[in-house]
Amino acid sequence: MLTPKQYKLLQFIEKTLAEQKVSPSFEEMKDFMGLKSKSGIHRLVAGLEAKGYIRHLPNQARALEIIPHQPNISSFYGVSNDDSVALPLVGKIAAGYPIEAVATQDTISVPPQMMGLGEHYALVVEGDSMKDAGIMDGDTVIIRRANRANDGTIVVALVDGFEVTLKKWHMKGNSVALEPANPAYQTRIFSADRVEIQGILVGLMRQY
Amino acid sequence: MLTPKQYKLLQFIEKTLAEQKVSPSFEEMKDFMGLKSKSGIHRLVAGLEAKGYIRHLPNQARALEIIPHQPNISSFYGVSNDDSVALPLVGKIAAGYPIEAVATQDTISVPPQMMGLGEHYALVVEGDSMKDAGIMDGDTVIIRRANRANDGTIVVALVDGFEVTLKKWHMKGNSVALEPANPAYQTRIFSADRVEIQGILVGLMRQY
DNA sequence: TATTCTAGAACAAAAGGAGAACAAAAATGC
DNA sequence: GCATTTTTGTTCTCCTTTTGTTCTAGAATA
Repeated sequence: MLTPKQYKLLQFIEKTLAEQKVSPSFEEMKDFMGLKSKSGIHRLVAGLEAKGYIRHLPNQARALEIIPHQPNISSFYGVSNDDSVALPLVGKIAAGYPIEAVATQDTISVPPQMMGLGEHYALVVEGDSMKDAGIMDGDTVIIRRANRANDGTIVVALVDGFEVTLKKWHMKGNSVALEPANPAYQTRIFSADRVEIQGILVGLMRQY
Repeated sequence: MLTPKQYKLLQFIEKTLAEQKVSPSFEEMKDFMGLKSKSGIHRLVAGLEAKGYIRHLPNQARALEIIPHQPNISSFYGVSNDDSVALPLVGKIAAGYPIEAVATQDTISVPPQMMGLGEHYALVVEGDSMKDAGIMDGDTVIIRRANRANDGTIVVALVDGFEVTLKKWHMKGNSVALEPANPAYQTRIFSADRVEIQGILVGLMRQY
């Protein structure tokens, strides 16, 4: 899951935090990693945060925090630690904004078998455009962040940078088809550069 | 099941993962296996993945994960813990036997928000008779044990003491209608004494 | 305000992964 | 034994992700 660099940095942060009760500054991390610039650190920190290993307050100095890490799924051989995982609930899909733009602190607890490797998040479905695939208005879908998908899988797609939608993904040459699962809606076709995959559907939960 | 090469590589991956918490790169695996090219590794990894021993994220560095391998369902379904609840997975509905008769020790972990008060259990749905309600073949439904239901709710009903089915519940006078959510199936009507409610649908989970 | 940090774009380079094509070796079936 | 299929090894090419660097901006604070 972690790259060697991310792992090395994580260890340094943990160590510093344990010894000095203060997280290291970007400058200190830069020195430790042997870099000439802090940007690389910025990126590593973002990566660690995305993968759920640390948390940090934006624009605050030395405000890193280690998240006691529970791997997404029973990760190492033989050991199975199967606590359910709290995923960020990033909002409603079809709401018309990129997922990143939706600030939220809501989380939803999801059983571990629902997820595999990688970064996941949850969305509430709005609308019935995927009705025939058994995805109803109000359902919570579990998404694994990804930017590519196999043909025919259901993805969260970002169109023109602002419209988010859950549809079946088809890529034909340089054009992309977003296919609903409801005859009342039409398949929409875009040039490949207008559409970006934000994640792949991996699970669904519904409450009655 | 595994070829000698696959087995050797799997062991190496396990060992590396256990020792360094970071999976080996293709390059490292290539060296370990004494090959001159990463392609062979690529194929071995694909083989291991196809056989369900590992999982990996496409195009991501060092993103291998060992899947604890026992052909045992409960390993797939994870076990209990503090905040998510382990429900008994009592079998497939529409299997033709009363739920009580199905012996099982399988459990499935379910997030707490999915359940309210009372005794709950889980069932795997078989068939598409509730398709239009978004309940698809293979879905896991969460049921609260009950013996009465409001009109129009979806219930697990036991007909004539042996047939279990998931349908919409309607009670008119002394007769009961079990209504599917799929035009391909017919609503069936019984006298009230032939049908018994075994539980009410309260949640649904699906994995892709 | 000066200082110290974090944020993040942009570009280049390195590391890593995907996969086709072809050949040799090993296992399998008859 | 002989033909067939499966596995393995190698070479090559292409693409994506990750990392390093430089530069500029913005926020927090003494």
